[in-house]
Amino acid sequence: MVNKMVLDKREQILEVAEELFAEYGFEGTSVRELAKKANVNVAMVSYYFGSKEQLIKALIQLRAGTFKQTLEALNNDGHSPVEKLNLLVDFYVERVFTHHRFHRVINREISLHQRSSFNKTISDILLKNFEEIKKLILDGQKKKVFRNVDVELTIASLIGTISKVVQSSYFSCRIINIDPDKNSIFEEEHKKRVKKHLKDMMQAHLLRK
Amino acid sequence: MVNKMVLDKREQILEVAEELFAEYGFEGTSVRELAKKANVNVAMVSYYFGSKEQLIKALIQLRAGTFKQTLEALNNDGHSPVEKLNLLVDFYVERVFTHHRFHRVINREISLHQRSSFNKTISDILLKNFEEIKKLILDGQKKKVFRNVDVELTIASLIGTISKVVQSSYFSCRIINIDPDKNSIFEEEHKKRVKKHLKDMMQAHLLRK
DNA sequence: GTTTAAATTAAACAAACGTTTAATTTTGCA
DNA sequence: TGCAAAATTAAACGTTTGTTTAATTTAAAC
Repeated sequence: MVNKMVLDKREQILEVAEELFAEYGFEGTSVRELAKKANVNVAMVSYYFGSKEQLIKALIQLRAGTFKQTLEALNNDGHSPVEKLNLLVDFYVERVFTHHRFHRVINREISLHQRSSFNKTISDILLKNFEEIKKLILDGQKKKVFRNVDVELTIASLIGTISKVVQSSYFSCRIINIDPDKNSIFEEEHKKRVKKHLKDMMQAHLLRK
Repeated sequence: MVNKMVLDKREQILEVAEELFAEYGFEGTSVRELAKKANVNVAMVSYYFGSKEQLIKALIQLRAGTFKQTLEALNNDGHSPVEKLNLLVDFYVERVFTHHRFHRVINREISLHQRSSFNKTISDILLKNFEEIKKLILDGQKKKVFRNVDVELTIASLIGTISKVVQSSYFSCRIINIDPDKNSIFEEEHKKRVKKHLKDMMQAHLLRK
């Protein structure tokens, strides 16, 4: 039987890497414990990816792919600016919640060693998403539906809010008053709550009075 | 002559630690390069702080101190909710921009190894700030000045926006279209811009129409 | 069934890690 | 000046790090 449980060793390594990098950081994760948890010999990491550094780059390439297309499709739809904004929030929250481990990894890595090639690689990916969202807001402004707000920082608020919630589930649980031992911040209930808040705030901020 | 340039070795270590932890992360910074940059023997870190782990804890204790008092003072002032909100934004942005290295460190560390004592220590500090801001908004709601918004997530948006801007100065520079090689995201001009955006958005979000 | 390449392994590699030791220098005080 | 405590040093400690090696097993093709 072929199902999701049956992963080849390369995929197995990538999956465990995402989990451990999210939990302990890139530097904080040793290739040995990674291999152990993936039920794989230590040498397999070098064999498949070349090095630990290239492993995380492969992970980023893998996850960053689908994102931009969906955003582009959104901009080409026939929806109104407000509808697009709501769809954007739904999509973005959905995406980050589903891949919260990955987003924790890149949010951490982008804050490291400022002008390394690594930082630039991630920045490039994030910037493409950023530009698509920017188009959406500028279009709404052009149509006189949205106010003349600070577009760049408005996007920073949108992204920043979701990042904050996902950043530390322990901290987020304590913020919204749920028991970190019993509940997860990633449950459907809280996802809806984040969507509602962002739509609410973004509309209050963007729509003309 | 006694001035800021004359630091004893303990202070020197703390200062360099903040710089390197912000740039390369806690795990990514070796005690040896830290000592070298601080013009200090390697053994001095153990001598003054006991261990690398206790060094970063000392750094957190040092920087986290003054923050809560200022927030408390804000809540006890005779200002209106809107005035308090504006003062809060000014103070918070000022604070994070001034200590952007430190904030990068804790924002990264809190996203690591979920339920370690370390994560809980930082969460406790951040939660105290959080509760003070919550009081401010709840007070505004009680006085019927503020709308019935999602208080917790509104604070997440406030904090998340600033964190995003400070997180990676390279990424932020590219977002707001300035040259990362010539300009810094931490200049007065951009600080003002962030303050303006946050006041604008928070008022649009919180005030009754 | 034999052959060839790919996959997998245990072992070893040098380098870097955080920390400790034991000796030496500096400092403050009587 | 003399003495005890504090500060500072170079060297070494045992681990752990990421990576490589060379041998072995597995799989696929002929």
